Amino acid sequence: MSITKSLADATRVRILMALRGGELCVCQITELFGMAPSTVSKHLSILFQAGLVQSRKTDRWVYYRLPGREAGSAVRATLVWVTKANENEPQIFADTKQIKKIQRTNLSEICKRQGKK
Amino acid sequence: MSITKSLADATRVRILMALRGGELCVCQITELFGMAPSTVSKHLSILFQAGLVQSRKTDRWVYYRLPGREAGSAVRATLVWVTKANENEPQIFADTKQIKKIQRTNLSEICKRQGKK
DNA sequence: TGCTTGTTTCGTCATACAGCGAAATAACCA
DNA sequence: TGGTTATTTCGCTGTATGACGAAACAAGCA
Repeated sequence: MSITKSLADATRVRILMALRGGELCVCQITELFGMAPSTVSKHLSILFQAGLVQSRKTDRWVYYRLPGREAGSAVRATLVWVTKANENEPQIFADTKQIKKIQRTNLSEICKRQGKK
Repeated sequence: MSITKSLADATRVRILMALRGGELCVCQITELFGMAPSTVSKHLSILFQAGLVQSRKTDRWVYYRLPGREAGSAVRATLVWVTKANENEPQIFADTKQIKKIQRTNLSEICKRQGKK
């Protein structure tokens, strides 16, 4: 039942919902939530272990995304359900809006912002 | 996101799966899990608040059941998914078997057994 | 090669929560 | 009405886990 456990935390659900619009790098997600990078990284690793996200590394950035057809049926069903169950949450709407803003900003700039804290 | 949280605990998932076969009273579920009645009651109240179970009171027993068509689509989708995601778990098979045994036993007898502990 | 930078791992702390037993509540029964 | 019984509420304890900062770890860049 590791899948259900990985959905227990609201932040992790928000991450999954955020990735609907396409892959995001760790620093973008960090920016979105205003959390410490280490915290976001931890959440991502939990989702990864459950098979709910995949990742790729390019240059210095690690991008996370939702799995595609290659995912098992349990994972796919989970993602469909999570989406349905949360797509009308106000928090998710707000996130979606914020993501668009973040995506218009240069990646390096976002990451620098976090180093300063 | 109270629905996802209510699925975080394995016992609560087991309860939902147990109720597939029809309503059960609190003492039957307590018997199934070998837990304290207060613990089971707490779990049921969490599921109830999330809308994932309904209840009725008859004589001195409170019966819990899965909601029917009157449930919202979020709840229905959740139950469909939970069932699919767990129906092959060994623990669930064992529970199902045990439930049948419990249902053959007189209700009062089950409850008395717990008072003695 | 060293230096910078994005991410992850590790250690720590505070909070959340599952579990229990005891007491309170509710509803039947004598 | 008082007693019994099923369930719930309350208070408590131990464990799990989310959050952070510091340090470790890549991986480009000077």
